[in-house]
Amino acid sequence: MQKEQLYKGSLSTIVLKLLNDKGKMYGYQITREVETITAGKLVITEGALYPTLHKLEAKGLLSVEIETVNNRPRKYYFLTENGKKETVTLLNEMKAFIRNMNVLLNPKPA
Amino acid sequence: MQKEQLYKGSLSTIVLKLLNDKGKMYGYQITREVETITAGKLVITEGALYPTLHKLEAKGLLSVEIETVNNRPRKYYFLTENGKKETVTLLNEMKAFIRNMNVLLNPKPA
DNA sequence: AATTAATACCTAAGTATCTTGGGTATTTGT
DNA sequence: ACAAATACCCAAGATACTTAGGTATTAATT
Repeated sequence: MQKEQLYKGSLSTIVLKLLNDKGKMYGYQITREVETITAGKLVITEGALYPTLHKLEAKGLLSVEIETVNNRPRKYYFLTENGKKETVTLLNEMKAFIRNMNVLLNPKPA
Repeated sequence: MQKEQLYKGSLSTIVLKLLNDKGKMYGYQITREVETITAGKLVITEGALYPTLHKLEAKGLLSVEIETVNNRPRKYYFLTENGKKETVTLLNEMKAFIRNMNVLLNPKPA
């Protein structure tokens, strides 16, 4: 996804949250959207994204709907009920991670 | 380090920042300190920590000083000059990561 | 006195997630 | 005509961890 190792483990959270907000998206669109939102600071590689989408689908968190636009197939992904629940869980874990990092990296002046 | 994949890539940053603040620490002490600071929410496993310390030493970011306390050897680690520089870099990367996550996960209501 | 927990170090095999570097095919812009 | 953008995909390798051990001393518990 990026040079930095930090982003490892955050891709699923990002994808699920985007789908949660947008309703449905296709892979290529997700890469564009993330790049736009973060002003190019975060670039999701397709080598990371597609396997992740397939994994989330296999886990029953996403469903697929194929549409053909301009003679090219698009695979739209959207959250299942379990996917919605998992999104909440992962967002809470991310918040907890950030809280813990703030505690560790900005210790209160005792 | 933890169940969650999120923490991958953050261990070096945590270790360097702790050493930056405390001056010198030994491995076991680091595991205790992190557990204390985070109120048990983050537990660093030794299987993760020791290889990381050795890696940081091999990269010239840490130096070692062995002391014997209660007949048991302690390996105190402390930052080299390069280690201090790298600490600044990694802390900035962590801040950038958190900023990007906030942008992605809390999009401003357009 | 014997056992367990705590202190203090370590490694190796396995797993997960990513990067890198490809591949296919159509459409749009130069 | 060619390059860039759109749109999907996979496989090999790298990295960072988890899990599950191992050694040895000291302190606490039964």
